[in-house]
Amino acid sequence: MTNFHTPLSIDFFEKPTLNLAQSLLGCLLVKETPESICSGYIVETEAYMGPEDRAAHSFGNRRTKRTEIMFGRSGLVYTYQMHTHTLVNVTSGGVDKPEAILIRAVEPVEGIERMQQRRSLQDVKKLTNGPGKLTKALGITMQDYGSSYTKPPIYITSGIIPEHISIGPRIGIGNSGEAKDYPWRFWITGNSYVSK
DNA sequence: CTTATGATCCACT
DNA sequence: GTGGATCATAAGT
Repeated sequence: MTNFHTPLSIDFFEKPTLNLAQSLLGCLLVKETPESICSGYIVETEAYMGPEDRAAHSFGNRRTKRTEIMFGRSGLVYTYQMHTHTLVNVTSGGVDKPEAILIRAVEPVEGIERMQQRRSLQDVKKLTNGPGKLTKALGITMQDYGSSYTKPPIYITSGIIPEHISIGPRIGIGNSGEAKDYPWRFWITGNSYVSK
């Protein structure tokens, strides 16, 4: 809790999306608010590969006010409202490709009591094991849309080195044709905070 | 203005 | 594993 976190520099995010998705595993996602600081290790991610990915918001280069941020540089915060939940992504692919990485789960590290308050739930194992849950626990909102992960109040720092990484098909995109079987989901093998 | 559609969660079987 | 709640976003009338 007394650690001073140094955000990763922008060049960390300037690598191929599928590569970055794996590099993010084990990194510490930090969210600062006026009254507290909450953080967690990223344990599960999913890649959304832009124009060629039917499951992505940017499929077919569909560019709207909402997806606009994906057409910008890498390493930005793309928050999205879904079924009363906020989901958080890291933009990737640079200015040429509208790609993004969804953070699906984190392992609570700092501010756990604050997270329990926000979620009205004691069970730490279930606090952040889903994309909609971790945003509520950490206090990430649409206010963070367009911010950069290289500076407060929301940023990413180096964390732990995963022992082993698993790869598999993504979740919750059943009506996306062929794209639903692509192995673009990554998680830390055996970690109990990964969503089911 | 109206309608369709989810990158989800939770309760229940 | 299945289904309903519930609402912001986008496209159609």
